[in-house]
Amino acid sequence: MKSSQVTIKDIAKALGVSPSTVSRALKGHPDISLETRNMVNELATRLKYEPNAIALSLKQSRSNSIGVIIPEMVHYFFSSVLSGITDVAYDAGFTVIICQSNEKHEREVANVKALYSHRVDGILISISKDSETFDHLSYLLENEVPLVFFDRFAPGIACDKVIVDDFDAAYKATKHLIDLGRKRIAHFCGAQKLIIGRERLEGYKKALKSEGLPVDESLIIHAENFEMARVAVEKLMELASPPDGIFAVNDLTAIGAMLTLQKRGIQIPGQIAIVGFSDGRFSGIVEPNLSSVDQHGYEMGTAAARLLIKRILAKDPFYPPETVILQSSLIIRGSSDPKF
Amino acid sequence: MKSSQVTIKDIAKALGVSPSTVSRALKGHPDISLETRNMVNELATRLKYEPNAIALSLKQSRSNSIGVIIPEMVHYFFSSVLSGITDVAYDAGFTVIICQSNEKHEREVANVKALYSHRVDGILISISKDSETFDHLSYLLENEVPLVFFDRFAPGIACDKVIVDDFDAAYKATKHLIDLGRKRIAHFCGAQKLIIGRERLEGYKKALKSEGLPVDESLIIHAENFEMARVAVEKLMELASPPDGIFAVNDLTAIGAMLTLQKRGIQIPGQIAIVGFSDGRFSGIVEPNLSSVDQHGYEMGTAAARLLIKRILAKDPFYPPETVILQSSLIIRGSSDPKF
DNA sequence: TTGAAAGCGCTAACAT
DNA sequence: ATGTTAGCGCTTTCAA
Repeated sequence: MKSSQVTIKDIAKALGVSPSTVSRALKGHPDISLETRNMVNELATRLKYEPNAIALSLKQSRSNSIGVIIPEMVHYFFSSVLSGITDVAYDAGFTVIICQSNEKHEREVANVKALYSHRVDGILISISKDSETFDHLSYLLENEVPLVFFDRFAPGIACDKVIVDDFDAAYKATKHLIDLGRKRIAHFCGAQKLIIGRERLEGYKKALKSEGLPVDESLIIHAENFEMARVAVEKLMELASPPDGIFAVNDLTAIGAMLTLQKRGIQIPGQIAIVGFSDGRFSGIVEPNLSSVDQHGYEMGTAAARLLIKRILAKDPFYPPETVILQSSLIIRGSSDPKF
Repeated sequence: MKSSQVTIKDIAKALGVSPSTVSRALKGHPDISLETRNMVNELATRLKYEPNAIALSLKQSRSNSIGVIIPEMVHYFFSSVLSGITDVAYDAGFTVIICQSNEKHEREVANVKALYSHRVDGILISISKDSETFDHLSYLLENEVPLVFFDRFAPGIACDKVIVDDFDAAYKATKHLIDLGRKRIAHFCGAQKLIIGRERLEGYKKALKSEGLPVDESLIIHAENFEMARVAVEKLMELASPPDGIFAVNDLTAIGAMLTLQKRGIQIPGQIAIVGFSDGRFSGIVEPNLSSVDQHGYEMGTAAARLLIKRILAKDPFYPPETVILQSSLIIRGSSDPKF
């Protein structure tokens, strides 16, 4: 960084006026004569003056930046959310500082500190899988830093959130399999530490119960990635009566199951129907195409960013927390319904 | 944001010492007596004092933050790069400000301005597809803002870069198909505006030529996404003598081609062998698995961030530009080689 | 219509 | 061992 970037002072000196005049001229203050205003603006563009946002932030105790803490960017869902956030922030003139917790609580805490130190105007966060205490978040609220959760939230922290109705989504997915005549539906579930993992499991159970089917614990297996899915499938197929449907907690798991089953010569959806969850990108890539719950990541990002910016800009930012519940949509394709 | 966050002044006042003493105590300056140091540190933790990074930045004309401009986050490759950047930055104590150009030149220019305004200590950029002029980047260099390109770079701008040897990668991929006995190899190429698009095409041509095969322009089709691939396949299959191999500029294109061909009942790799490029995540998801060039996105991110931080921290940051060329690796799977 | 001065939070000469 | 002062770049009262 050049030691001497162009400052207001430079312009003032060059023009023989005071810094305050330049400042005012630059922002079109009506008091300044048209003549000086033009003079200043001309020189500013000629010198390629760019305001120092840091100085501004210090002065106004507002950084015009927001922080985002995300578990892992390398997931289609999270990167879509990020994309939505970034676009909304850009339009509103906010800069986005991004931190990746890598699913580590410790790192999440460090991220919060860093963002706080940088005096971001607010923070968007999806908590890491191994976070169990949330003092770092309470701290933010105590210091009146607006906080918005997206997707994964911390119980007991009262602030804005944007979530998917996971319970309903899981219910819909399972109900869909039941409607197709499936009787023994397995669920590959996610980490039960996370609310979303629990909600999806509950939605699954609810669908079974309300349709008069038994909940068989041997059909519920923790499997949240490609490899775990392979293992889980092996386990399921050893059962006396294997399943005729699988609802998986995410698409990669669903696809892992699908490929493993196909290798064993099992017909999809003929013998086993499969529904996945969330990773829009994969659906069209397997044959038959994967039925899946679309989580609308980009919309989640835009909604979360809007919620945050609304609060940041509010004259009185202490209105009660808002929750936006995004409805997910079940996209039916060939992996569950032979008609597709 | 609470109007009154704890400042050094607050601590000083409470303890009846001067702000400078507190400042020094906080950073373990040897001059300060152990007693005061303890006193200060205790109160600081009790009050949960966090330094104001903004004030620090202004003072030191160093923000300890770096900017990243990326075309689209919602790509596995770019999100991996971002992940690598973020991890390295975190370890080095830098904060990462991310901007998405959405492949728009105009927005890229705005992003550069915003980052410059925020006085980031350096910028990592992969230029947008429709950027043709690069004044905004020269401006940065004139103002001595360290700049590092990753993946896509601007011709004529002399600064650090990290790139994949695309020419070599394309050569290897095409050569692999030739080694398998393929004679009519098609190329689904990317935008020729981008250097990487051209390099890949050239690598393809080079392999053909050096193996004594003709370059048939009717086998070279611009197709860089799923949909374009479908269309391109239709076109190819209408040819009097259709291809027996396809090298695609990215995995989605390769998979689009593969699925379309399979729907037509064409054997992969029996009748047509396919090799993709770059999107690690998809390879294992189609049957047969896709042969592909692994671009090592995460490593690109870490390399780029290291290059930038090295320059930022250098006592004399004006050493000649460095270029890191990452070797890509061809991962051979079933879509090209029946042995897999 | 413009200028002078103070201050945002922090640090680092330069006193003492 | 600690305090005083000035200043990073900018805005904004207050004064002229």
